[in-house]
Amino acid sequence: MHNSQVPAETWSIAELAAEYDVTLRTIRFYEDRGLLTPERRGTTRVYHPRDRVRLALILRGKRLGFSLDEIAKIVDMYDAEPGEEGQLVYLLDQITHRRTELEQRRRDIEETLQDLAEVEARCHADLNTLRNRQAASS
Amino acid sequence: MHNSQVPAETWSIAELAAEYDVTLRTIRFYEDRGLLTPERRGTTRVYHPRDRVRLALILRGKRLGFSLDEIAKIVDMYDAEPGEEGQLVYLLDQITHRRTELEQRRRDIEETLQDLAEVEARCHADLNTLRNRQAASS
DNA sequence: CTCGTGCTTGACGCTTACGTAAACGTAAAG
DNA sequence: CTTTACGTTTACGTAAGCGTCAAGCACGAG
Repeated sequence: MHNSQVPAETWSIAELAAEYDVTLRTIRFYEDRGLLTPERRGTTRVYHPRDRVRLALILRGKRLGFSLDEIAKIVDMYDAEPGEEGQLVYLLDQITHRRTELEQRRRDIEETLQDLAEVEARCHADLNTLRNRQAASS
Repeated sequence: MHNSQVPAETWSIAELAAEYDVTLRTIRFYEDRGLLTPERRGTTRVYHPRDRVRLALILRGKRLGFSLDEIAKIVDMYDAEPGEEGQLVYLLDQITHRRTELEQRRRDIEETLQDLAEVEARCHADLNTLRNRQAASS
């Protein structure tokens, strides 16, 4: 296996914050809530690729409107150890649950996009009416 | 036009609450925030079809993770009066903005669903491994 | 008249997800 | 040595989105 030359990159808290456009406070807060567990070098936090991935997942979860508690459950599913059968079945159950939620959200989005398209069409129509009137009165 | 026989249905706060599975407090809160403006008969709130539609839109917005302030802007777009050109242009701009957001969310959902599918596959694989081992040791 | 039912308005409380100092440590640069 | 940059913890503040009483009106049934 050729993983001898991967640099095992790490990041400072400020680097991660800049990359994902969040504040240091936010990142520390996620750690408080158990979502991130950076290494400590002395007192300083050192972030590994795993933390980076998790942060990305957290932010995506946030965009989707999940609470941090929900996100915690979801993110922990990603690096769950195989474990025993009960755990796996529970995990599959959670997955089904999340999928149902996401599909509902997707439907909501489709509907909203359609609604927006209608409002937009109305706007354009109104604009045309207005401009035609202006042209007629000039 | 044959709108002579539509009963112009109305609802009480409790009816709306039951229908959409929210509390009375929630509905009143939305009114406080200017999202709903029911008629008053004496002191009692009377909800018209328009309010019903708005409540549905609000709840959909909530499922999508928008804040009430954002939802207010969106919902108000629906029954905006034609108005002047500046207003219309602003509205179109807002629509573009919301659409961009929603499309980002849709991408997030697609990605998450794919990720979940992968985790699920891993789960099933692990379960099979486990069960094969059990079968072998029996 | 009284009771229950449904409505009303405050008003305080709580959780979430951070913002915002305050006060301090460390290490390199001028 | 002092400044500057970057990090740390502790702790109070806040906006959002309600929950949860408390206290009171209105109205039909008994």
